[in-house]
Amino acid sequence: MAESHPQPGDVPSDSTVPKAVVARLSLYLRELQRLEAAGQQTISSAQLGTLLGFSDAQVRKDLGFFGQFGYPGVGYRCDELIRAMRDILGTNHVWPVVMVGVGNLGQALLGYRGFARQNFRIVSAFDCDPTKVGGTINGIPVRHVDQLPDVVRCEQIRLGLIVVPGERAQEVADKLVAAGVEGIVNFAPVTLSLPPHIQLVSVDLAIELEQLSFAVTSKLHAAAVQPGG
Amino acid sequence: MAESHPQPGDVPSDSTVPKAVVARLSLYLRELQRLEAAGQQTISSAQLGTLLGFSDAQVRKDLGFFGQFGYPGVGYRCDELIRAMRDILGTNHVWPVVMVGVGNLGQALLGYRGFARQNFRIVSAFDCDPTKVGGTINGIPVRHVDQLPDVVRCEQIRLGLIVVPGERAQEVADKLVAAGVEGIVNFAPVTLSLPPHIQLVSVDLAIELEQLSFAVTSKLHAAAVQPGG
DNA sequence: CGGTGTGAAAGTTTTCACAGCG
DNA sequence: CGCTGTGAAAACTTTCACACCG
Repeated sequence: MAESHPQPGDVPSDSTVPKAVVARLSLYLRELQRLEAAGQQTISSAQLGTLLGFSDAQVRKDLGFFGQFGYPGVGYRCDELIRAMRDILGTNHVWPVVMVGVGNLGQALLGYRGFARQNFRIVSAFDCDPTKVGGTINGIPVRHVDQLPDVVRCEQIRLGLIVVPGERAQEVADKLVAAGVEGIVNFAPVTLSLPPHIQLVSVDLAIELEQLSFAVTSKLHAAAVQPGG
Repeated sequence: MAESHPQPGDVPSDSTVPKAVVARLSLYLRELQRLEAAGQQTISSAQLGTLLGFSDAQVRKDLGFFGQFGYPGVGYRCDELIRAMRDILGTNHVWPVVMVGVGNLGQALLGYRGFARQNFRIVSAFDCDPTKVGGTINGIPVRHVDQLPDVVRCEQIRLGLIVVPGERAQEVADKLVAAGVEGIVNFAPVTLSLPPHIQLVSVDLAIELEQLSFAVTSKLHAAAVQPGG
């Protein structure tokens, strides 16, 4: 590429960026990837906003937290913006990830293509069940949980997925933290208690339905193209 | 029970309740259920808040949106509050749910116990694949998508889960809406465009990891007992 | 006392509106 | 022109602080 106006790589990371902004960043990236794949070269904040159900101002403000990426009168170049978003989110390089718990859900996640698409690779799964340990699922080895610390250290793993039943989630979380993991996605329906330097994202499948139940019950006719859940 | 101070059943549903409040309601309920199972009779806003990483004031304000549930000097009675939360969220009765897409993830969700625990029952799954149609997974019948409208109507289904690849998610969403579903949980990594009266919750597994990637990269040492992610 | 319920204050996020630029 | 980037205003959420209750 010849020109590159918007100087990326300065990712502030100092001034406190609201969580909601980062959540939308992922949605912008997802949409941009689709647009680029569809052959679109540039996009305006208004177009991108409309696609996702946000205002043009919000799109610009969100991007403004991280730098200047647009061209007045033109909009944003998809390829540049994608690259910038990935730099900001940290997904321009591959993240090796570990997964603990190889039940129904765990096995399904081992086969999920979406992770690789965003540059995440599950390098090893862990369980206690002797009938599972030693095997391979979708090319991913299943090891005994006792080997977790070794693998995390050797492979320099920073992110982990907890996919065990609720009763064992806290103990698994403690093991991940002890092994040196810095961020956890928890699929178990329990509140985890973690040291403050560990990042946590929780996904409770029943709670997602519960939120719908409320919305549908108290028929608050709202929403629309509404994204991001 | 003899006495019941907090008069439930008035669920305002008129005054606009912030989404964030409803999200926390589900966390309160989850925690209360655990506490009750552990034999705890009452709990204060401060205790409940501490368990979830919120302030006592926030817990009280959140509950205040829906009525008065507490006893000054005592706190809240777990059993009463659980019942009230369920009334508010609409999960004191069973919700029949349909699921479209019986791939890896879909099959895993058909086996997920957590749904039933919060009163959701997947009554039927749907797919196009003739090798899957006609079968049963975990006691749940797998039918052809063409039968979706009939089942939704006969069983009075109001909620649906989309668990198909991104390319087919929009068409499936349209079918669910046409069949009369009012709320959708979308697991496909695409933005759905829906009529404004349809409620949508989206879960993008790769995005959850992306959010962690950002948090860990820009080491914003924050979080704590942090819940709900 | 110990704890709720709730106005008022503080803080945060979104929207507005417009200068400036290619 | 069309569209970005951004201060200032508006809207919303959280925290504070305290009256009141058993």
